[in-house]
Amino acid sequence: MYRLLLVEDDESIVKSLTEYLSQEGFFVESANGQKEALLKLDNSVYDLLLVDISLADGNGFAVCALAKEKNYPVIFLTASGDEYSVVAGLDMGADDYISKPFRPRELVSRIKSVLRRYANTGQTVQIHGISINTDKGAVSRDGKDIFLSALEYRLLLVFLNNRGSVLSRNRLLEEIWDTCGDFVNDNTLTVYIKRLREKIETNPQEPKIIKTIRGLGYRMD
Amino acid sequence: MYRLLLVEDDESIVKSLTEYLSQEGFFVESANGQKEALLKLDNSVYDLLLVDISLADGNGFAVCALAKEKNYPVIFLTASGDEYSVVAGLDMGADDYISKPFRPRELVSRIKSVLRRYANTGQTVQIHGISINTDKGAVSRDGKDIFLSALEYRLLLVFLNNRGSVLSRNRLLEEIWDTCGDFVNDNTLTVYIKRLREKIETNPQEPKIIKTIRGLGYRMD
DNA sequence: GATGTTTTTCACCAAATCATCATTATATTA
DNA sequence: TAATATAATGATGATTTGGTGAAAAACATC
Repeated sequence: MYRLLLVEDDESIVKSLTEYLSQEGFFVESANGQKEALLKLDNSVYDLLLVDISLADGNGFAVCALAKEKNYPVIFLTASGDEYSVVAGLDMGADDYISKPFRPRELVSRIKSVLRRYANTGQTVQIHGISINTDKGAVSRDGKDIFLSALEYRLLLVFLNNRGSVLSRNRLLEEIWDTCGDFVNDNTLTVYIKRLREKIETNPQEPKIIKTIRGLGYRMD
Repeated sequence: MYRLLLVEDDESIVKSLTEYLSQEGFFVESANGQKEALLKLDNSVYDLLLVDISLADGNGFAVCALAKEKNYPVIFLTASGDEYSVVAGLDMGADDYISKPFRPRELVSRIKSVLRRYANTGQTVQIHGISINTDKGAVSRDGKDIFLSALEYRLLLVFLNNRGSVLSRNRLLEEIWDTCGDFVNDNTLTVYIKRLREKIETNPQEPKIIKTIRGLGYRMD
């Protein structure tokens, strides 16, 4: 699930967009102005920013600048005909823009296209103190590299792509071995969970990253 | 096999779509207008609705409304350029729309995406002060996690999915143990009801969430 | 083909969970 | 009210599940 930060001070737009984008499967957070946006950027991780260029408390350029520093993709929302802002925004490194009023559907397709573009430039995901670069296939903690075998890495990616959801053992077997436990020993998975935990958890006995939900499966929060 | 209900009064579209979608592995039923659609909705179960917005006997909104009531996903078919209907449709809770003329292939991919979304939209359900997230497999009250065993959790889900109706002991045994009481001791169920109540009820002696309907079974309101 | 690595399997353990029993409580009805 | 049926309770072995260490099998690299 992609996480979007919507920076917009018009209540009604925030409400309707949040609803629509949530339905489309995005996780949407919003900031009602520049100040709140910068704060949220410092404290959370997002996959993409939607920034209204004309905010009451200053234009969206400062937000864009910080976002670009963190290498986040940015899409500008702009009043139609505001050519100047569009040019300035794109110059700052914004990835796309869309003029109000826009059809939500079009926004979604632009979001998806930008995300696709970013997907294979190798975003670094920070989670529970470990950082994962899906492009390089590199995993590290506190700058120190963690070497994972191919399977361990794949397992980690499955968890990463399903953050927050319980994954049943069968589901994991399916994702990684293309089988429902008929061919590989069911315990194989258990062993891999253990290996992965040994490498990425600070205390494997008390796993913080990959939790066991007895009877249901495993979950990464 | 997913069951689709196609609400469309143009014979030729019905015929070609039915053929194409069947080939794609869907089970397709069709209704030639609003009236027939509402009837079918009352009598059968579907996984997704495809609704033409401009039906001869009234627009598709009534169908959409009933579908949403039953929590079915809906995709609108609309004449191109009919912006008004699109907005109205999405406002009503439609999950997506596609403008005619469309390529069947695109329709299929939209159908699949909506179904996927619904499949793992583990919405958080709030009920009697406890919240249940079927995606995370987590149950909580006032933000505090409630740990349920696999069986307790399954039992709770059965009640959740049958809110308001009395579930006989046999029905519950069937749902959870795949048996009608022939193999597991009948009292086992009683014990699990008790355990579940101890964990989710504020006062297990006087259950508010799972009521006993003596002689008939149990019910969650 | 020797060597080192990764993947899979095996055997065993501990703890959580499950199914059942005997007993007690409560509602229904004769 | 007593008898009967139904449901709740507490306690207890049995079973399942997931975790562990080690070893065998498969794979790759030289």
